Order: sequence, then C-alpha cells, then structure tokens
Amino acid sequence: MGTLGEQVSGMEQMDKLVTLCKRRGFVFQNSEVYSGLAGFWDYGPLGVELKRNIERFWWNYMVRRRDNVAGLDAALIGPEAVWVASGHVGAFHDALVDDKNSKERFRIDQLLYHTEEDAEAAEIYALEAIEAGVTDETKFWDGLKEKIGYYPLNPNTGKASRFTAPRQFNLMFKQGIGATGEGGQTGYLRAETCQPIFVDFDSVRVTARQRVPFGIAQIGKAFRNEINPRNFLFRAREFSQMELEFFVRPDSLIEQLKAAQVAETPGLHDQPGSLAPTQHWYEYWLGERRSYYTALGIRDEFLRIHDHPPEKLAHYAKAACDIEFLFPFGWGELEGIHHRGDYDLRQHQEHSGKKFEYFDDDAHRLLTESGMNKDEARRLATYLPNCIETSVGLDRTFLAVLTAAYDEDEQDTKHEGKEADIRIVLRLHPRLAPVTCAVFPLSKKLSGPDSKAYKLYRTLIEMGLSCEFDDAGSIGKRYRRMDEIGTPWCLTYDFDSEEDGAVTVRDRDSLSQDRVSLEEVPTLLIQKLSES
RNA sequence: GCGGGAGUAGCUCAAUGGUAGAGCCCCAGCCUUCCAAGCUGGUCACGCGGGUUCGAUUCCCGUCUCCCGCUCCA
Repeated sequence: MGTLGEQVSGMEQMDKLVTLCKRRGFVFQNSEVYSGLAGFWDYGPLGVELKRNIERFWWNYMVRRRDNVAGLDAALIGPEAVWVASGHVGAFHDALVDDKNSKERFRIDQLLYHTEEDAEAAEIYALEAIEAGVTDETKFWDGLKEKIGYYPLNPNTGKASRFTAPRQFNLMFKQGIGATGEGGQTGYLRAETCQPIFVDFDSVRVTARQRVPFGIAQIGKAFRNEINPRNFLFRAREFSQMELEFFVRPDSLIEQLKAAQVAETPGLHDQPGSLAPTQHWYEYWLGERRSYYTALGIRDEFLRIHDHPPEKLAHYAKAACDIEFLFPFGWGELEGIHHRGDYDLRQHQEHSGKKFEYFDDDAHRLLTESGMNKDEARRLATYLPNCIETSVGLDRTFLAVLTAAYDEDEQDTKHEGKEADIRIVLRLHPRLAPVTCAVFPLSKKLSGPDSKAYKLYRTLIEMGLSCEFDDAGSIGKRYRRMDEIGTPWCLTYDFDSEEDGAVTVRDRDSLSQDRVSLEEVPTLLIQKLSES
C-alpha cells in the first residue's frame, strides 16, 4: 500500500473499488437497466480477463502440474435426489422466526427450551405449520404451547418475546425440468460444486485411471438463494467455486504394511506415516493452499487461518478451517478446507444404491503376500475413501486480488495551482493483469494501420499476449489509464523509433523507462512474465 | 427479511412544482507530445411504477437497487 492507500478507511476503499470496477468495466450490477437484481453480477471486458486469469492460475496450480488430480466440468443443475442425499434439501430449509421486539432472527429450534426434545418438537411442528400455510402468529404459538406446555424464550435475553410465525427459507434454487413443468423431475441449481464431483466419483476414477490417493477438481458456478446478499461480490446468489476433492485412505494400513515389510520400502511421497492417517493430508493441502496465495501475489499479512473448533463443525466434517482475507469490510472467508470424512460418498452410495467403495490393489497384494486368507485380505483392502476438500470462492478471490492490488500514488506534478497528483494503480501480478501490455504511438502521426507501432501491437497479440493499442490523448494520460487497470508494461513508439528501431518500455510500478529494440520486445515481455 | 440512510450524465456534485447545470471522464479534430488537468467541437442523466396536480426530477405511496446495523453464512 502506498502512503495514501493506508489512510483511506475500509469502506472508502470498498467504494473506490466498486466505482473503479464499474467505471473501467470489471464488474457491473446485473440487469442494471431494469434497476438490477440483488446478488447477481456481470463481469465486464476487463473483469472476465482477470477472472479467467485467476481460474487459469488455480487450474495450473491444482490440476495441470499434478499427476494425481483430474478435472471435471459437471452440469449446474441436478435432480432432487442428489440434493436430498447431500443433505441440502433438508438443511437448507430452516424454519426461521423474527423477534418483533428485539429485531433479531432465530432458527426456531434455537430458541430457549426446557429440553432438546422440545426444541426438536418445535421444529417439526413449525415445518408442519409452514406446510399447512399457517401464517397467524397467535395461532401458531398457542398451538406450540399446547404441544410442549410453554412458550419458548428469546435465547439472548432469556425472556418471553413477540415472535413472528415461522417462515421457511429455502437456500436452493428449485426448477421444474421439462417445458410443461408437469410430469418431469424437480431439479436444483447446485448449491456447491462438489456434489457432482462425488456423484461422478467412480466414473472419473476409472476413466482417469486414478488410484487413491487422488483428487477431482472443478471450477464452476454455484447458486444459493441468500437471504441478504452483501458486500459487493463477497456474498452473491450466483457465484463460482474452485474446488478440489481429494480422496484418501481412511486409515494407515498401507504405511503399516510397508513399515512392517522392510526398511528399504520407500515412503509414499509427502506422506509421513506417523501422523493420524488422514490428518496429514488435511495439513498437506492447507500448506499447499497457503503457498498458492503467496504465488498469487497476496501477502501474508492479508491472510489468516481460522480453525473451526470441533464443537462447531458441520455435521459432515471431521476437521475444518477457513483461509480468511482482510477485505475492506473486515476479515472474510476466501476458502474453506474441510475434512469431510466419507460422509458424501456414503450418502450417495446409500441413496443411489451404487457402490463407491475402492478396492486397493496395493494393500491386497501386501496382505495376501503376508499370508492372510483371501476373504480377509479383500475385506481389509476394500474401503470407502475419505475426502479432503479445498473450496475457494472465485469471486471472493477476484475481490481479494483487487483489494490487495489497489493503491494510490502521489506523483510529482509539473502543473501549478493543484494540491496533489493522485495516481490510481492496480499492482496486479503480471500474470493476472487483464491487459499485459499496451502500445502507444507518441503522436497520431505515428499511428494508423500501416504504422510500425500498430504492427508491433499485432505481433504481440498474435503471440497470445493481452495487448491494447491507444493513440488518444497525451502520453501521460494513456499511462494513467493503464495504471488504473493494472497493465504492467507500456511500450511507447516515438519519433526516434523511426530511426533507432526501438521503443520505450515503461514499468507500472517503478515508472522506469528502458529503450528496447523492436525485435527484442516480444522476448523481453515473455521473459518478464515468466520471471514475475 | 427487519430497522436506518441513499438513488440527478460513466464519476463527483448543483438547481428547480413549469422536463435540468458544472467539473472530471469519454468521443472527434488541432498540436514533433514520454507520465493527468493545452485549444475547438460533441455525446450522455432526474432508478422504475402509481397517485396528487393544469403540470412532478421536486410532494405522497409502492417497488427495485446500493450502503450501515441486525440476521443469515456447508
């Protein structure tokens, strides 16, 4: 952060980011001409480039450079059965009540009851009442009192209060399949991208010829009908996730067998056998994910790990933590790393009737070699894999990258009568920047389709670089336009270029200017990119 | 979803019960111009709907969106 960057308050910075995003075409409110739709955003010309660069970065880091991770791009919508099995149809249908006195909102089972049984009875009663269309609060609460013998209290004050009748909040988008809406299936837009991964687990494993441990990765949209979308891209109703589900053996049988054999057996890579069998994979991925953010150019002081205490874990999780980023509005979750156990595969196995068990050839061979009888060896070698999940919010990463990159400089100004010359600059990682370089003919007389400047621009484009050509306005103004969108390098073709065949390469951060011959420019840029 | 605040050009703001001005941005042209703010010209706005009124950007109601707090947050 520059000197000015540190002085602006969080919300000021957020406003500046939102304005910049709109002004320069990173992100627009969806359907703005129809006054907008809360929780939905459109990525503009620069936004789509930045977003794809982030995706590519993640995909290379998590999939392409590993031989034990396979990719997937599954449908956004799935039949009801998938979401019943995953638990979303049940868990995403909370019955909520508002306290009219305190303006607080509670899940009905989290009010103050004498016993847990009463709380459960209240929830069941509430869901029935919602089903039956009961909206009269007096009728509802009197009915509940008949059931459990008293009115529940506000859990914060411990006192009686005026509650509304319960309402159901369905966090999943539901859709009838088939044009008539009749006779077809009910489908849901996926609430998280991982469920199709679990459903396709066996198909991917077999076709990718993968053996446990291995992972399945996916980047794609997910949808949640959030009660209240907030904080720009941070909580949207349609958003993208980048997820890896990594499947591991739930015990340390292999390590034990190998250790028992002989010392020369090489240990599995990255797999110290002394730890709890799956815990180290959880820690391995946490470490990998931290390195990823460093590689992405996000400094450590913007990140922290928030461990979920055991009593607060979701029903499926054995361990969980969040990687949080310091957004302008405070710390917020960027990524969740969860040890999901075998919950998901087990659920889908039970609901679908298909086996997701894995037969471990290695273990089977070692076991039979040790003289164990076949049935016992087969039993021990067959298991349902456990899953370590790393789940990143792509839109949140986008916002984090912008937040970390946003800076304001104070420049020396030649002009008098003005207080300060403020330069807005996005210090984006060069590989993330939506535009990598720009070509500026110093004068329009050096412009035109047959000019050398334009030909340089075409050359760079054909090399696959993201490049812009700008001949409008003063040269300084053009530099500023590029600073504001984070373009790392600007190439200026001037009157001397005709003679010396060289251009000025201007650096976004150092403002340095180097004279480079036209022939060397492409390789220089490629080199700078790979070194960054 | 509740409570509070706010919506006038791409941005920042102004004025007005008789349909709106400016600066910056943007576009075109001029200038041998390497770090915004030179000259000339130009485009672009009262979130949407309804009501009151002869007439509404202005007053009222609703709605949508944004911000803050609560809530929610797999």
